[in-house]
This record gives sequence, structure tokens and C-alpha cells, in this order.
Amino acid sequence: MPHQTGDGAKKKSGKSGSRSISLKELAAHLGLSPTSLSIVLNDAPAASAIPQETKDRIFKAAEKYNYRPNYFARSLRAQRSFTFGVIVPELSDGYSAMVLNGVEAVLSKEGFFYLTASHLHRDDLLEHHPKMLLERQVEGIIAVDTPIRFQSNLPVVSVSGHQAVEGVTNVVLNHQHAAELAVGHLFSLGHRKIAFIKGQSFSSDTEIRWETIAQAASKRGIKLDKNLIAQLEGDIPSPEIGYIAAQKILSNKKPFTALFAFNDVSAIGAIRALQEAGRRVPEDVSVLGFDDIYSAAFHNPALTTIRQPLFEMGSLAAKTLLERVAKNQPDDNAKIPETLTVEPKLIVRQSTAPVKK
Amino acid sequence: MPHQTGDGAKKKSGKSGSRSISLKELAAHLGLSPTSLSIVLNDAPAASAIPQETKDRIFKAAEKYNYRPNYFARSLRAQRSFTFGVIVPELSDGYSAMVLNGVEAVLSKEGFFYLTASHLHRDDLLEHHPKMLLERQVEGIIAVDTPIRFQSNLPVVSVSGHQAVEGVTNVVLNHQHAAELAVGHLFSLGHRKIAFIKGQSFSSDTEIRWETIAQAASKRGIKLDKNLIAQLEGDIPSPEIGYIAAQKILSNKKPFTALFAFNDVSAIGAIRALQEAGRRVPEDVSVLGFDDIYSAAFHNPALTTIRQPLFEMGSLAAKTLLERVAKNQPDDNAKIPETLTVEPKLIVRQSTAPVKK
DNA sequence: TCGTTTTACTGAATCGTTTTACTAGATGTT
DNA sequence: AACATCTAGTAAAACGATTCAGTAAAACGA
Repeated sequence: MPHQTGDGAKKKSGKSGSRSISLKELAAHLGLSPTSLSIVLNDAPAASAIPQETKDRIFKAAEKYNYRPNYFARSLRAQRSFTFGVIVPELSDGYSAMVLNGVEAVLSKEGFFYLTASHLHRDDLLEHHPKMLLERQVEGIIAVDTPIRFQSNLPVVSVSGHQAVEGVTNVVLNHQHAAELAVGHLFSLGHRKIAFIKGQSFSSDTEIRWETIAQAASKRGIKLDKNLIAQLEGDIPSPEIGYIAAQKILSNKKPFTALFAFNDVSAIGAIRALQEAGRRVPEDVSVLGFDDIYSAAFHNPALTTIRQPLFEMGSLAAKTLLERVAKNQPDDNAKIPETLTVEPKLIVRQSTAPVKK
Repeated sequence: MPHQTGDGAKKKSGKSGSRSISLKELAAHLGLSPTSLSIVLNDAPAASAIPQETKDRIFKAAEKYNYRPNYFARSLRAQRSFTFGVIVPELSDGYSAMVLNGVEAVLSKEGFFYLTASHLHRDDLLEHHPKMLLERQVEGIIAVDTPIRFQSNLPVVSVSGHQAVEGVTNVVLNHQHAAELAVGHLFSLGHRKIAFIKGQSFSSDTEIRWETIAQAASKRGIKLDKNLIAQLEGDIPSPEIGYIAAQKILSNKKPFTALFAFNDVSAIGAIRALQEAGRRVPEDVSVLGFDDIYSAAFHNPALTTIRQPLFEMGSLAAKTLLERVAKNQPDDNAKIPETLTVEPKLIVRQSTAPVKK
């Protein structure tokens, strides 16, 4: 329970070198015991027995000396850290950063902070980082697009994880809906020969994305030609890997009129490859992305894409974790939500067009 | 603020959820005192008096019971948090995330973590977040593209800050060099009428960037026409604000053959505006970006840009802060490096070309 | 008037670790 | 033999806040 003093005072606390005052020192100043101050400042039940006059004296002194309870002392005593751990593949891919934005928006309101750790798809870090976070006494973990390789009795919320792990709440996109939107869009434009770029094998969305696409395709009688399928490889968040994947597809010399990329970044790379091969987008080939990153709308041509509400996924994850921490009854496992689903949205722009007759 | 439920620390929760063992418990197991274990496990000087046999017994037991020293207890005692605070405008703009990558790479090796806070260009958060970080006992602060509005006696390293604040080390790009590279490149391609998009007023690079550009331009006899200058407005990291700025320049109907944008993101938006106005890039107008974000190489046309080594700036900031923390002699102020400079690089791609005759 | 309740506090224990200041026996030195 | 030094530890005091269990004195009720 974070302690709050009247904030917003514009005091530019005078002394610069002053290490902050302790409760004991403050109590000595007032001629009272630390106990009394603690009770009053935290508004503990016993505070009802303290006269308002004394309370005011305490509040004033706390204000004057800019008293801040020591985080470690308090956390040690209360066995609480008011901190979560967040594990991401890496920060600069746009995806994780957007999710983190959502996480932070929620947490900062509740006086929580989070520690970030990037695993860079390395097995050793996937094991090491969670351990470190546990040692730091985080009260819960948010894993973003990250396999759960650790076990603990802490609450865990996974964003775009697709494992069913006991005690882990999964925040996921409605992939079936996404696939319907995407394939349906291309289908309604007349596309029947569609190329696909699958995600990297380590990306947790790859599998489910592919399954739902396959369903949506077969439902419409679209055949999946192996020569029109490539998989992203490499772990840099650069369009280059999409460029390479598209080149691979092109090299198979099979005709196709549309390409559905795993994400916007790879779609951008793919467009480059298509253009280098003399295919115009969207006149010759329609390209569909995924995510709706900031630059999607401003690419040339502007990307048609499936938007994932990443900020909401982050804030939902944070909210859920806060709730699970609040009512920490270990027996309560039954009540842990297993999956929370958010909805995608089709954003039509210029990179898709009706198939040429 | 949520009031804490009254159940307190009463749950001795044995069970599968084994709360980790304490030093005292471990000592009891071994029939030794906590002191001895502490000495041995930390390899304190006094450990030389302890026979290897006993040491081994202790190590083995620690291993067996998976003993981890309690972070809060240790930090309370040692008055150290092994944690830095990082303040950024926001995470998803690509810039901050890349810097953070560099920060994390260095910190994780040293057993440090960092807490992130985004100020979103809001004055209240610029004051509030640093306060919160100080309460969390961070040992230092890294401010990324963020004005220093707080004061503390903690070491601070600022990335792309341009204030001269006592006790703050600035990690900055060699802006003069950057401007020379940029303006020199455009000049050597024959461009004399150059439009500029300045950064937002709140961005700490805006001013110095502009000054150095003005110098590099006037040195070459290039006049800066007010009608060819626009400023980014708004704080979303989307190309849209560059699009708007470019439109503003276009609306002035003054001829220009090149445009130098504040960053790649705004350059991408500007290209869209130019194309909508019927100007081809680079045939009619050369466009030069800044930063070299991942998608710059894959935009259409591929962006010529000035690369900032953001990862290095982050890791350099982290290293510097670690050093300053390591030798924490407050009198040592004389030795604090005031400025650390990193070098830009011109990356020539397809968005710039010789001026048409 | 006596006994109970309320008021207004305080002392001491606790969270888990590190560190300072010991002790008591063994070994070595002159 | 007297003294110093080394060995193998331990007890107790921090670090700073919270909380349990009291304690006097005042107010209240019969």
C-alpha cells in the first residue's frame, strides 16, 4: 500500500545532498515514537485513536522533511515489491514496445513498476532472466511472445503465448477471426493463388496463425501450394527477412496474385522483392500485412493489414496480473482466466486490389 | 490506491509453493550460525579462516536447498539496489527502444536491472516519474531524449540531452559532423534549394540539429528560406506528422529540389506528401532522413539517411553510469565526463539523386 | 465508587542479510 | 614459559518500516 503524502507541492526541496530522513529520525523530531508515525501515515486501523491535532503535526513534519518511506525496508517487511517482470524477445521490434506501452500505462497508475528482460531468442537467457526476476522478488511476470520455460508459483500472464501452462493466463488475438478477415478479403478481391510468408519458427504466433489461415483458405477452396509458402528466418526485426522469404517464393516461378505476409515488417521487405522482380503492387500482386505498425499507413503503397491491438493487449495483461496479485489465494486456481481474447481489424489501404482479369 | 487486504504475512504456505529458504534456516540445518554462512557465501575476508571442508558443506547445502539471498534484505543492509531508472518519451517510437537495447545489453551482464518510465512529453510525468524512481532507490538515472526537470544527488546520464546540468553526463551524437555529412551530400549532388523539416519543439535534438544544419548550409552558400522550413508537431511517432509538415512546405509553392527531414519516420511521411503532389522521389526531389531505422532500407524508395548509433549510445550510457556508481566519491565531481560523443554515418540509398539540369 | 472502555500512545519483535566485535582453543616464537 | 598469532567460529547490532501486545490515564457507566 503505497503511502501518499499531499503531492503536487512545488517545493524545490532545498538541500541537495541530504539523504532522506528515516521514520525514526522524524519521530525523534516530533517527540513521538516511530510506531505512532507509521500508524498515522499509513492510516492503519489504530489511527482512529490518534487525535487529529497529532495527525496534523505528523503530516506537516513529513511534508516539511520530505519523508519518504524506505522502499526496501517496507518491502522486506511486507514481502511485496510492487514490481512485475516483463520478458520480451527484444525491444526494438515495435511489437514488444507497443505492448509495453500498454503495460506501463496501467501499472504506473497503481504505483507499480516493471523490470524488462530481453531473451533475444536465446535458450540460456530464456532460463536465466526469469530466475533473475524471481530473485528480484517480482510479484508476477508478463511474457510477451515468449515461451514459458520456467516454473514458479507466481502469477504469469502471457501475451501471444500459445502454450496451455497451468497458472498462466494467455492474452491472445482472435486468430481465427484474423484469418477470416485476411483470407476473406483476398478471396473477395478474386485472389485464388495466394502466397504466404510464415513467421519464424520461434515466434509463438506462427503456428496458430498458420493453422487458422489454412482453415480459412480450405473453407474457400483455396489450395495451399508448397511452392508459394516461405518461412521467415533470422531474428532481426528488419524487413530484410521478408525480402529474402519473398525471393524464395519468386524463385519457384509459380504464379500467384496475392501474398499474405506474417507481419507488416516482412510485408515491406516482400514488396521490395516483388518490385525488383518486376511485379507491381497491387496491380500484379496484392500484399497483405499483419500488425498495423505505425509506418504501415505510410509505406509505398500503403499497406493493407490486419491490426492487432497491441497496446490493449499490454494493458489487459497488466490489469489481469494486478487482479491476480490482489486476490492472491493460491487455492483459487480455478478462478484464473485461461485465455483472454482481443479482436483484430482489417485495415484496407493500397497494397491490395482486385485480381486482374 | 488499493488497500492491502488484512491477511498479512500469516500464510506460512508450506506446500508445493516452497517459499525460498532463509539464511537462518539454512544455518540451522547445518548447525552453524548465519554469520558463518554469510561469510563463506560472499567470500568475505574472514572466509580465509574457514576450512575448505566447512565451506564445501555450506556450498552444497546452499545448492541443495536452492538458497537465494533475499534481495530486499540485502539491499536494505547494503543500501544498494543494483537498479537504474530509465526515463524515455515513449517506447514505441523505435528510437528509445533501440537505446534501451543497448542499455540492457550492458546492464544484464553486471546483474543490474532497470525500471522504465515514459513521460509522454507531459510536464506532470516529467516531475513525477523521477521522484518515483528515486523512491525506488535507483542508483542512477538514464534520461533518453528527455529534459532534466528533477534534481538529485544521483549520477545521471542523458542520451541526446543538450542541457549542461551539473553532474549530468551527456551522450550525444556529433551533430556538427552529421550536418556536414547531410548537407555536404545534398550539396555535392547539386542541390541548392533545400527544404527542411525541423523536429518538434520538445525534442532535445531539435535545436542543435538545426543550428549545425544552418552552419553547414551557410558555409556552402545555401540560403535558408523560411518558406521551405516546417516544424514537426504532435507527439505520435507516426509518419503522419512528417506528411503534414511536408504539405505545409508544399503549400508555400516555393521551388526546392531536396528535403532534409528530422528523422526517417517523418521522411517517410514527407515522401508520401511529395508523391501526392506529383513530385517523384528522387527524380524531382531528393529526400534525406535521419536515424536509419530498420525500415529505412526497405522503404520505397530506400531512404538515404544519417545513421545514429543508438544501440551504442545506450550501451555507452549504461557503461558510464556503472562506472560513476562504482567509484562513488561525491567530491569526485571534477572527474565526471561532461560529454561523450558518438559519430554519425551517411548511408546513401535511393531517395537522393543528383539535381536535374 | 468501582470497573470497564476508550484514548493516546510506546516497546519490542520481525522481515533477512551483512558486519563488527568478540571468544576460546590451537599453534608458533623467542 | 610467556606472548603473539592463527583458526574456527559466534552473538549482537545494524539497515528502516510495520505490527503485536501492552500501558497508563481519562472518560464513562452502574
